Amino acid sequence: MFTLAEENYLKAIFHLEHEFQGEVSTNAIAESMETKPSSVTDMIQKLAEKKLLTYKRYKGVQLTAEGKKVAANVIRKHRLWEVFLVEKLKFHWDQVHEIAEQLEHIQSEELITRLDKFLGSPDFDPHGDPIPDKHGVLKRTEKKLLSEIDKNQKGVCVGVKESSPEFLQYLDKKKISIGTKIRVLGKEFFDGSMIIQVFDDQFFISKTVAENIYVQTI
Amino acid sequence: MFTLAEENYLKAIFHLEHEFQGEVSTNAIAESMETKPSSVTDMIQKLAEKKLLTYKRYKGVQLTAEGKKVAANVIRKHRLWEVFLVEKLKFHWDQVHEIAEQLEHIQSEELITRLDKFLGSPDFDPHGDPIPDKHGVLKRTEKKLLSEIDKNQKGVCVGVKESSPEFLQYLDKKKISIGTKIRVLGKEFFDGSMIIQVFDDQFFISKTVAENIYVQTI
DNA sequence: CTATATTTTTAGACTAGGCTAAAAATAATA
DNA sequence: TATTATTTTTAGCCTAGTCTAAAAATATAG
Ligand SMILES: [Mn+2]
Ligand SMILES: [Mn+2]
Ligand SMILES: [Mn+2]
Ligand SMILES: [Mn+2]
Repeated sequence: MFTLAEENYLKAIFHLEHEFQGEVSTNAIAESMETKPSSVTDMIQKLAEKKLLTYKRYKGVQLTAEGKKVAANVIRKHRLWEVFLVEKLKFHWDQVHEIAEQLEHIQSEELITRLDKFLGSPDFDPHGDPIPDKHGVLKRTEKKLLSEIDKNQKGVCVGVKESSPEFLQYLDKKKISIGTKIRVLGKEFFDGSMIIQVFDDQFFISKTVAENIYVQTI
Repeated sequence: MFTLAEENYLKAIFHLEHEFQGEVSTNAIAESMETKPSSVTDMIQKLAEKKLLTYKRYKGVQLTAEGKKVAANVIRKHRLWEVFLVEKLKFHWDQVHEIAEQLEHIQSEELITRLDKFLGSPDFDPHGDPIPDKHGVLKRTEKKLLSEIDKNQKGVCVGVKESSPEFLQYLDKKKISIGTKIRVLGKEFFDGSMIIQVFDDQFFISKTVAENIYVQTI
């Protein structure tokens, strides 16, 4: 149906539309895909031809309903495969993204239907990101960044914003994973750093770390 | 490491080297890959550059040790994925080939190691074809075509030569699958057709069918 | 409201992997 | 052996997707 490159562009634009509201710029796409703006212009013109997004020269792009559906389906496949890799093949959560990046492009409706069933129709991937349903609908959950939590409040980790191997390995070292309870013991206002408690350990984390952990307050 | 196209060529040549002994011709490759001879010439020149096969103009090609290893690994991945699709996702054996054709190109050593373990290190795929080990070694089993079996002998189905959906669905209708016992009740010499018994049913099969079922005599 | 900086697009080139049509080599036949 | 048929290669063209360099549009600043 769509090429690997087309699917990757649609997915990137979908994510950018959520990150910043509204139109997405050529440069933003180029940066997020580690490609050149001129390549992006070429591709978005092709995608506009195919009615997957709307495009006016020098103004950004916006996915059409069809474009959103295609993008959400790629994301659905990516996240389902990540669940498979972690739950069934016992990969660690910092190892699965690159492989899912390939698996997300396998073309077969039936395969995804069966994979989803095999996995017990999971709602979230191993990093806490929601898995779109087969119609491309993403359920939004109320979650906050750990950095937004006040002193003496408690939250349970429900996801991560960053999911690079480096960051995930850092979290492992600190025994933080999805479901882990975190209590904020102290907060420095001038740099946003925190002292937190995880199980019986108390330690310091930087603002950068706190801004990449999603929690639900409890 | 290698592109999708390169992997497909190596796989096709590997299969052709086994089917006919010795060098493989440009036309044979073109036919088996449903492409044009001129395209094949281009690609085999590239593969020769990369030392994956030896090539002398107008004489055919022959895979090098390296080329064989790459090809066998693609076949290993193809067949392991087919086992996954049938054993875990409950696909039918006539539905898996096309999907495995895509999955075989996913690049990750670790993935295949884990998939193999997850599946219990199977020796054969759902069509009875042997799965090469991680070094690319294929164990040969002694098997005959049903067409080579004499009247009144019995064999157990251990594989199929053809594995098109059409043929596999025909076998289903006749209740023949891997492990099924087949007794040859009669054989016509002028056209090679047979009367066989499968469970309690006795019926006619053409030479074409008999030439595409592998059995071990019992 | 100009002048400069930034963003975006265009123009032209490249690689991978195809194709067709024609030429060259090899094989088959008279 | 000479001629014809088949196989294989070459030459040239195409599309997808990328790039660099230059031009054009938009945004920012004095
Ligand atoms: Mn991922
Ligand atoms: Mn991708
Ligand atoms: Mn197959
Ligand atoms: Mn393939």
